[in-house]
Amino acid sequence: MASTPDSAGVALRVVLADDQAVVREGLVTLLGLLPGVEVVGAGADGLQALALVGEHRPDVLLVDLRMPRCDGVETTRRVRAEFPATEVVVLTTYTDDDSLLAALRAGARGFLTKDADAEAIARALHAAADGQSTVDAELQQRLVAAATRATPVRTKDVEGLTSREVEVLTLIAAGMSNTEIARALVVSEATVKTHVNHLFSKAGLRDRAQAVAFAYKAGIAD
Amino acid sequence: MASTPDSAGVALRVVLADDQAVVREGLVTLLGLLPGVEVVGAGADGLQALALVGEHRPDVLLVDLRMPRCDGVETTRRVRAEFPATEVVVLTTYTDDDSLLAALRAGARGFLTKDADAEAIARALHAAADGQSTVDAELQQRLVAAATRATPVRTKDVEGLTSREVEVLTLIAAGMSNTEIARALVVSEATVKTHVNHLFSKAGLRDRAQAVAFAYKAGIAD
DNA sequence: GGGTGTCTCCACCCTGGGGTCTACGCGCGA
DNA sequence: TCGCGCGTAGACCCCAGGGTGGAGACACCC
Repeated sequence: MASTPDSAGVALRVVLADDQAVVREGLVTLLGLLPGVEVVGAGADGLQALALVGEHRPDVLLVDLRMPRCDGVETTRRVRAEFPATEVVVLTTYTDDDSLLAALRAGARGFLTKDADAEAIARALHAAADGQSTVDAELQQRLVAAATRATPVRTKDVEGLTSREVEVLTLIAAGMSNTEIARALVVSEATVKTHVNHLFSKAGLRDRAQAVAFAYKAGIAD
Repeated sequence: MASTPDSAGVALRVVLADDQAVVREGLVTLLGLLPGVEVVGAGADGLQALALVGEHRPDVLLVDLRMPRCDGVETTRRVRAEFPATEVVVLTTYTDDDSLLAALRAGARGFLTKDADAEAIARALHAAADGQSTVDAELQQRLVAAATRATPVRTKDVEGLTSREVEVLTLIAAGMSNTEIARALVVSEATVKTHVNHLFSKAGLRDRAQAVAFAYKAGIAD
């Protein structure tokens, strides 16, 4: 430990971006009062933020989501691409699921709502610089819920099918005809039909349409 | 701000649980040295942890995932259910996706790997008590990836299809035959075939197998 | 050696599905 | 008023796909 800039006593260098002057100035003051944080720049939109990051190479960029000229998500993406040493923490009033996910996918290390206090913000900034991601608990719950939906027990329905049958099934799920599958597997069409019939009876399927649905549910296609 | 116990100068009361004595003692020492953190109890398994939480009502429980008698996930679930005022932060060496998701679903507010330093742990503890969730950045990325998979841009591929066609498509994706669809929609089979042909040509599909795949990708079936 | 399972292949049958065309009633906007 | 899109419907053709039965080759295990 004690290897990070902040823990060594050197202040965390932060650039912030928010289009509302009041909020921006408020943040500058607020963060400036905190030990361990040094605000080295503040911009009013995404492009300004990018320029400031390029100029100061801060440890963290604290950015609002809604901004004119290049929004928070886009800014995040660009900063992560062009200045990977700078972590990004998003601060926003709007907490709809889309922007949350979009920002995190763009590479944001934190996602705070504007009711966070100075301490919480400071913590998130330090965490980001230190390889941790801090997200408002409620939003994190939504994220977990979304991720949970995406984890459909996967496979093991396929239990009982031979490897060849599974192979055929995936090709069926890809929308291929028997002739195409035969060509792809370099076997005769008769063979493919045999496999198809076998897997149908094993899995209780009636036709390839049901097979495709089965494959998707089993998670062997997507 | 300054409304949380920690910010008021009062130390964050923490109970920790880890079955490995070395790690446990190490953590007690480590956390004890930190200002703002007071370790009020340490247990070797889930049941001990539960008892200690019941006795001390700490702000945060720092718990290992792998433990004899009631593992980390189960402990988390019970603590959240019985002592909702106590937040839970999970600390683990194993970072497979399943346990991550399981722990967060059980109500954990943080998820740290054991290579986290004292500072990072302290930050996560304070964040948890303050309504923030702190997750190791790499793990957070996996979580986001999982959540993203669950959000398949939805619709807009379906653009161009009439409502009736979409309706037919979903039934096809459910594995129904034309006759079944006709019965379900109370129309003649000829009508169904017409809709089917229309949607095939509109969406560039060759047969119902491809249609099923299309439906899944478009997110109108699952 | 015999049994069992998988992969391979063939022949035959037959139905459902896909392609095309035509047609009618309805609602809606030009 | 006319045209257009949509939902409805029927007729026709044709073939890919699904069902059945049989069979040879190879591998594995008892």
